[in-house]
Amino acid sequence: MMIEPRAGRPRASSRETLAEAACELFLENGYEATSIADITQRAGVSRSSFFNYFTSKSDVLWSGLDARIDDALDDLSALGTDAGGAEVRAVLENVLKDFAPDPLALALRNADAMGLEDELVRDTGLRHARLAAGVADVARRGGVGAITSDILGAAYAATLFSALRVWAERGAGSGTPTALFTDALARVHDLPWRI
Amino acid sequence: MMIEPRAGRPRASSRETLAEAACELFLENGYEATSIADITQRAGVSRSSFFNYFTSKSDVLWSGLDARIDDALDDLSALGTDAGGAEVRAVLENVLKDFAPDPLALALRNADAMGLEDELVRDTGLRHARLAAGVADVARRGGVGAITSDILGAAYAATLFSALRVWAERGAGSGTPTALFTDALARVHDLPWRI
DNA sequence: GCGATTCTTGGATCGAGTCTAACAACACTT
DNA sequence: AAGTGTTGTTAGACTCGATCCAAGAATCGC
Repeated sequence: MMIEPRAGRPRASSRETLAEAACELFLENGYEATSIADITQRAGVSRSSFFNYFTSKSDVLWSGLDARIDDALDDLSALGTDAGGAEVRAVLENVLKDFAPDPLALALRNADAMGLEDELVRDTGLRHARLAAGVADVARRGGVGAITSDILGAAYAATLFSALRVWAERGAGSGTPTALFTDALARVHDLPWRI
Repeated sequence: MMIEPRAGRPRASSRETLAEAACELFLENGYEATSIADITQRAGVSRSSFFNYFTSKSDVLWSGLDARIDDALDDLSALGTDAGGAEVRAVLENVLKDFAPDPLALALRNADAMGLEDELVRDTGLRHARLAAGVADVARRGGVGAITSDILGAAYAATLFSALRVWAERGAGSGTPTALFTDALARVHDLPWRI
């Protein structure tokens, strides 16, 4: 986390500048109606530059959570064959830990104003699938059957995203997503982790 | 299911013709590398006509299952507030009942040859989310908490798609997806449907 | 033949996303 | 201060999925 004085031309913009411009426009005109050209125009950079900071339009919303999910997938794949629900829970709690309000939280809370219903279903589904696959893989490596592993993975992933959504809808003031997640997770533990 | 002799210009192509051309090309060159123009060219129709039969390229693979999912969502939303796991299971079994090998089954079995890994994750996630939301809604209407309902929905949806995937990978010869689904569903019933 | 209906088609248009070559701004070296 | 390497910006061309529309073609009943 050091500030390294790097060589080369300094950045004319930043992820934050672009994300702010994007979120403003999403709220004003909706997600679909906002083109990448609109975003870069408001941010005062060229359209080309957008892809120096984000891989896609939806990446503005999801990059924060995606980084955490990537970390979690690494952690999950590093778990041994004796890992169970407790280890998985610990990894997943980290995904939501200290999750600050970001473009995604804003989008979840203002999904209607942004006209994001469909987009959120699509994009959430993708992250859900990735996370579920990671958890299912841990179960499978631990000897759980293929389909049961998938069920477990989907249940854990759904718990995480449901907690995140509830937290975002309530507003950031009321508790942490981690607390919601931990509370809800008790329900999943009734599933048979072994056998 | 009557053959009505309708007025107007007869169709020059058909869903089946286009789907066959598409699947051939997907297998030969991969899904990504196959453009809609390629498909219509092989089918002998214009590019514009493609969208008279399918709403998108992925619709070639998913329209069959999507129709069944739409029916299931209708059935789920028609369930009363006293509906439980048994009613939901009955509805979901219908989704896979008599599911004949179709473009989706072909894609699931030849995902590697088609280079479909990413595409399937994305598209399956979307269907999973829709189905999970439908099931969760039944639970929620029955008084189950929000997050627990989401967990249940995700578990049921994951069971269905896991069964479908296992069935497709094994090849259509070995049993029905419904049987796989029914067998696996016992695991989900350990989740508390009430309270 | 005539209209009504249904479908096909080409072409225009849009936006996401990729790619590249030219150029601009910095740090560091000498 | 001039050169060099590095990093970032930018315009522009390009591909492709998807939407839209107007013109035309093929069938029906009359």
